[in-house]
Amino acid sequence: MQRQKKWVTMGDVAKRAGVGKITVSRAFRTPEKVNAATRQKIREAVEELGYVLDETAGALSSKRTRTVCAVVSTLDQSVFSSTVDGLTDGLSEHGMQLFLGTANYNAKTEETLLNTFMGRRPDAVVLTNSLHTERATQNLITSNLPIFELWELPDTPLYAAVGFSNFQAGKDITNYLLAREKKKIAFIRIKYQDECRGRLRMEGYCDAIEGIDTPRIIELPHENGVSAAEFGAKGLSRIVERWPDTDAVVCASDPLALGVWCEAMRRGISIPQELALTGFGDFELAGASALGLTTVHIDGYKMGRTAADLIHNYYSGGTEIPKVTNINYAIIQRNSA
Amino acid sequence: MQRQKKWVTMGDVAKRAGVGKITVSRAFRTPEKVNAATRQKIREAVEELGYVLDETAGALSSKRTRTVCAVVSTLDQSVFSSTVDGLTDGLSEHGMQLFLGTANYNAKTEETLLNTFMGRRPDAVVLTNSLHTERATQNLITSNLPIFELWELPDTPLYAAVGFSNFQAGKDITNYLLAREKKKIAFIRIKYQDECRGRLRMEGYCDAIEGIDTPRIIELPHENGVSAAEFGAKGLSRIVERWPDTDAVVCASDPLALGVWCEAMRRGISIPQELALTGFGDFELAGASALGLTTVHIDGYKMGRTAADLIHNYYSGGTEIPKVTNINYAIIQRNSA
DNA sequence: ATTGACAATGGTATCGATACCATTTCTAAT
DNA sequence: ATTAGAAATGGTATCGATACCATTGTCAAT
Repeated sequence: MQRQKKWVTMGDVAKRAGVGKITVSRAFRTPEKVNAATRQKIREAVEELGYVLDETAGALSSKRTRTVCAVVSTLDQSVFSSTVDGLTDGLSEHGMQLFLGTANYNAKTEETLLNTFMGRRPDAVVLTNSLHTERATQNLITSNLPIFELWELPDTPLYAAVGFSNFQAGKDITNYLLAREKKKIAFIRIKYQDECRGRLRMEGYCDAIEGIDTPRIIELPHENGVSAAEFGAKGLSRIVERWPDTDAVVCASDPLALGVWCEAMRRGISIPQELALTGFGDFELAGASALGLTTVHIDGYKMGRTAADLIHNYYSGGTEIPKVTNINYAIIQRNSA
Repeated sequence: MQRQKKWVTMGDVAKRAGVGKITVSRAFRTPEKVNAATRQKIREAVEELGYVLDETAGALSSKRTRTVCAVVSTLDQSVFSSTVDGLTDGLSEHGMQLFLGTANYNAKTEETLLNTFMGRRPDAVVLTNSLHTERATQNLITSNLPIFELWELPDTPLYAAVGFSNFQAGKDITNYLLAREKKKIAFIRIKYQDECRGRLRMEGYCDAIEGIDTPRIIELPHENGVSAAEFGAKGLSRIVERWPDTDAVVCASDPLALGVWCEAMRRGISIPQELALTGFGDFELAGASALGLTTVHIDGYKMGRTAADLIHNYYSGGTEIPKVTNINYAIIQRNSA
């Protein structure tokens, strides 16, 4: 090897402090098991040498990397960014770090990514993609790791899920409109390749209007480079053509709703008088005064943090990890509906 | 140790394939140095045993973790999310993984985070925060790692920078308005704790209007829980009060501009006739038809990818790493100015 | 036939920490 | 005074890969 003395090692610290290596290790990992005076000596030695514990080596011997791998579809303009914030914040409080990878709404890419991630020997895996390949699922199960699925509540989670029912939320927001005397409600969503949450929200919508009206659904396949807002505008145009008497539109996401709102303005359709409009997600701009979008608020940050806490609990033992953790959502009433 | 046989090891693969461990290692790392037939045998053994190379152990012996640590202020609603996408995409192509941490616009938090990150012995560090504590800077330098600063072009980068001149961009967008006969131009920005890019854009604005008009600057200190759009609305109100003859507003970010736009609508100020408006960043919604925000387009994804490529080059040797990589920006003309 | 160059492969020591077990000290109970 | 038990600490083997050096085999050049 290149056997270069580059980093200060735990042995150096031990020698300096006049104690054994193991005591130094304990001073880091389980300080309460080390005498206060010894701890002080070690602290000084660490300070003087500028030592930073090598997690890389610790991982090998302890078989715990204090590492979590997370897969998100994409981060840019995505609802998952706050979830990742929650994850990193929560994990770092417990001395753990996050490996992040993006799968771009593609189950095959996710499979490859997960395989790479297994080489990092993480202590847990966090998934925000909803659909996995058969093989990825199999590998995840045999890895015997705690797997956390976020942003949904599958019937049979791989290990545990932290999220909410997209079906119920879609149903609730539709019922909200029905309760406000809307009779002709349409639904718009973007179809991503390997994603099913928009579909679940749609099914909730269908369930709510069952027996009241036939579904008015616009599904637009995702295209790279086309913004959700553009899809929203296109969606409203289609609705106006096909079902001119529509009096409300449920969107599967806020950016979609913004697009609908813009197109409505362009066409001189007043919101909420002529057309009620709802979004999904409560992203930052939904509350902007001129827009005032009525939407479903989802606490993405909390989902990330909760997952981080569950991972910590899993390893600090004791508590049982719930198979399903339901994160509440709330309908935020603003001006658009 | 708990000496549990949990994972298949390289030795197992070697035995199965009837070769030495090192040959297996080479089959992974430098396949071209292994005979095709041998490689095939190894591939089969890997397949049969479901082996995944343990990067954890490899890191210890090779002193290369194939890991990069990135610090962002925050991800949620942030311009950095696309940069992180670019980083993860670019790195994974070279078999590297990204550790992500958030510093929340706080230099002290960043220092702590960086210290933790050093324990992971990364091969490189990526920073998107602009200001660092004295001590963090010192630690970064003594670490002797390649440090990549993104989203700006400091005069003396710690190691290398990938970004653009916020000063020049602020100046350019202001000149754009001046060229369109705007005479009374105001500037709005949010002041974050340890952030200076908004200030640089502001200085560019000042430079452009120097000798033409006295600066009309609204700086609003960041508060948690208050959206940029709200700040924008507040900012326009202040401007209208203090300088009623203002005919254009330059915003340091797009969400701010959206807030201004909303407030202008509320007050019945027509855009762009009575008031021209520009943003910064070209986020997804800027192009939405009803908004049509004239703004400065920044390619955040490209910055991340470029950094990833530079990191790879740094280790695959040969090419010199440029101290500064300038990523072009462009003014996107839409309806608002 | 011999040599040299190069490709392919393997043996062994090692990276820097922690698990496991052993040992020493110290306090409190008998 | 003696002993049990807890608290504090250390020695040694080990985690699973790779660096370094050595060895073997192959083929063209002499």
